[in-house]
Amino acid sequence: PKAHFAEKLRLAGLRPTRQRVAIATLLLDGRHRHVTADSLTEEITAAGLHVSGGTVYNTLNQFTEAGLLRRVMVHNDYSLFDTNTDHHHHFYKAENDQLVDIPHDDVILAQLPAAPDGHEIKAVDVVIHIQSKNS
Amino acid sequence: PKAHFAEKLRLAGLRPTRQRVAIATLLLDGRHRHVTADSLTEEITAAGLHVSGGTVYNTLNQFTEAGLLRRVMVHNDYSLFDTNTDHHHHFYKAENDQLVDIPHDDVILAQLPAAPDGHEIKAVDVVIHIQSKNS
DNA sequence: TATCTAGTTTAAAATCATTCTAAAGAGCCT
DNA sequence: AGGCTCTTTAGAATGATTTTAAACTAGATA
Repeated sequence: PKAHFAEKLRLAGLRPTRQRVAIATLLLDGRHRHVTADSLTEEITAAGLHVSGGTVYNTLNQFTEAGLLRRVMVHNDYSLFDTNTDHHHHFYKAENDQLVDIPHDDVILAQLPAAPDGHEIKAVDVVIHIQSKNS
Repeated sequence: PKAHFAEKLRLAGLRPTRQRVAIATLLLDGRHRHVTADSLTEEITAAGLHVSGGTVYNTLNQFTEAGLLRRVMVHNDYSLFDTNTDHHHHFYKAENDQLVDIPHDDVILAQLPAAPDGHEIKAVDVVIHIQSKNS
C-alpha cells in the first residue's frame, strides 16, 4: 500500500512527497526492470499522474543515491536505472540498445584485484557487449 | 615518423588527412592513457595545431570504430577514450572522476555466461568503482 | 487546527557534450 | 593539372540533464 512506500522512503532519508511516493509505487514494487527518465515519465502519464521533468530526474538521482535504484552504464546517450539493486551484471546489445540482466547465479568473477592503497571497492560493474551472429 | 602514422591510418581504412595524422601522432604513440574530446583539443592546441571541434569528435569516433581506440563507459557526462585497446579493465573513482587501468595480469574473470542464443560476445567491460576509505 | 519553516516541486531557461549542416578544402587517381 | 569524393570547418542544432526562482507542502510546533 501507499504507507509502505512512504515508510520505505523515510527509511531512505527521503521525505515521502506525493511525487516520490508515486514514483516509488511504480518503480519499487519488486519487479526487476530498466527505466530511463523518459520511460518513467511515460509510465507516470499512463497512470494518470503528472510529475515535472525536473522532479523525475531529481527523484531518479535521489533514489539512486539512497540505494533504491542502480545506475547502469552502457552508453552515454542517456541514463538507465535498474530497479534491481542486488549485485548482478548485464548483457548489452548496442544494435538495438537492449539491456539484459545476467542471471545472478552465473558465476562470473573469480577474483578481484585489490583496490589501490587507501581505497576500497564500492561496486563492480560488468557489462558484456553482445551482437547477433549474422552481422 | 609521420609516414608511419599515415600508413597506420590507411591500414585502418582511413584517409590520412593532416588532422587525422596529427591526432594519431598524439594518441597512437603507444602510451596508454585516457582522453576526452576536450583534453585532446587542449593537447592539439598545446602542440601549436588547430583542429575543429567537430573533427575532433569525428576522429575520436572513427578511431574507435577502427579499433585504434577504445571507448570506456564509466559515467555519462562525457566520453572517455582509452589508447590501450588491449583487453583490460578499470578502477574508477567517482570522487574525482579518475580512471585507472587494472594491470592486465590481474586475473579477474574466471568464466563468462554464454551469450544469449544467436549472439556472440563482442567485449567485456569491467569497471570497479572505488572510493577513499576515509569518507 | 493554524502557523511556520525547511525541503520540494514546477515550468521554463540554461548548460553542455555531441552531432549536424552547408560550404570550402584537400587527398588521390588518371 | 583535372576532377571526384571524402574531409574539415564554423556555426547552428540537438537532446538529455541541471539549474532557476517562485509557488507549494510535509510535518513539526504552538
